[in-house]
Amino acid sequence: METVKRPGGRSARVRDAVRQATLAELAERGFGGLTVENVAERSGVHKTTVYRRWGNVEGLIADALELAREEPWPIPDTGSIEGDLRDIVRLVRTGFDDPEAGPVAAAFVAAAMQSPDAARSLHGFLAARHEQSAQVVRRAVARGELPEGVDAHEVIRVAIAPVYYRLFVSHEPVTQDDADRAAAAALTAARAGVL
Amino acid sequence: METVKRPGGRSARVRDAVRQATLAELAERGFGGLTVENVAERSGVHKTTVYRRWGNVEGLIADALELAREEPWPIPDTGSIEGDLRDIVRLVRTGFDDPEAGPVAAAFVAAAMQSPDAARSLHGFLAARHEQSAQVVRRAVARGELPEGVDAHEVIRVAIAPVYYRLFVSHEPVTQDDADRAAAAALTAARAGVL
DNA sequence: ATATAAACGCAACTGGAGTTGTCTTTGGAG
DNA sequence: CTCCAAAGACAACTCCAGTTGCGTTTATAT
Repeated sequence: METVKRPGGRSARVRDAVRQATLAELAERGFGGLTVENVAERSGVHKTTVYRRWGNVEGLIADALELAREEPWPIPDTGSIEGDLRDIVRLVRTGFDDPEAGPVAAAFVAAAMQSPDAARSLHGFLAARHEQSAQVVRRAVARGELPEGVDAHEVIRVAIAPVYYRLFVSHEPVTQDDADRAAAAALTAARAGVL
Repeated sequence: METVKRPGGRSARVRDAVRQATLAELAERGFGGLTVENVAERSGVHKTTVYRRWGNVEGLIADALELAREEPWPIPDTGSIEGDLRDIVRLVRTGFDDPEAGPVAAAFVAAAMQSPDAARSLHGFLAARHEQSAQVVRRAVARGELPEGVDAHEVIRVAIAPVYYRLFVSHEPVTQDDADRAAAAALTAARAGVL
């Protein structure tokens, strides 16, 4: 007999409540202020239960990231690689700028810096995002806008990296112009066959 | 009378001991494992003293960053902007790869994500580094290798950003080829007048 | 409908980070 | 040399994140 668990009852409700509470706490206090105890209280689930199922703060983060991974990501299709790339980088910028989703996204990045588990989760999450975004580059190659051998993932990386750098490393403000410039730089390099 | 404090005595020794201990702890346990208590014990300074002078872990980080800021940074001068840029990006990569200095540097980045104080310190630190690195670009302009209106700081940023992105956001391995490619992409964009 | 094992709730406990009041040391001015 | 204010050492305390043992609920298989 296959002891397949089908979580449709109490466990599922607990899981959802904790996930929601984690996201809410993350939005309010950021990663540094995330506590198992606070998540437990907010979710209405007893803290020992949270400790047993999620272990610690890192577990909560990893689980929340898995949830976020399933949300669809609007890939732009403006007709030109120039517009598509620009929109992707803008989307990254505004995503972190958003007063609601921004802190949560930033918390994920912060968490990944201190927890190998969270780092793996974020890596997987971004790999999925990159794979979707890379499609934009492949379309451009098909249209003849970019040379054949271009590394789609690398183009995306080079385009968005300066935005992340300003946000999380140098801690400078990021304008839309900054985002557009980064997209343009990546595009130029891609066209020249450097990427 | 100018009540100028000249810290050449006990206070200075305490300060140095704490700074050293902070760096050592950071190297061993990273930012997440940094504790005022551990720093106090390792330095031989009583923990109440550390708490009163540095306040908390963030204060220790900010102070250590100020110390690191004074260390000189070897600006390459290969004769061409291509070589200079490449060496700068390689230097960033190897800096975080170094088993001794790497964890400390990574800890600074992690700390800046959770503490506005540390963020300011890191911002200042990197601003100084960037200003030095930008010289390489200005030399290139003087030699006619790059167009006049190029934004020196932006060239540096675009060049090193992909390395930081891989290290601290997507958590992918970073090869020397990756570093060289990022430098080449930034250079191409700069030559084309995009940066 | 009922049995049962997993999941959850609960209260009490543990340990360590951070705080406070007070005493002691020390560097430097006169 | 003497004095004294600033800085440090010390011990005792508080508080909260995380743990443990055990009783209770509940989803699911039969």
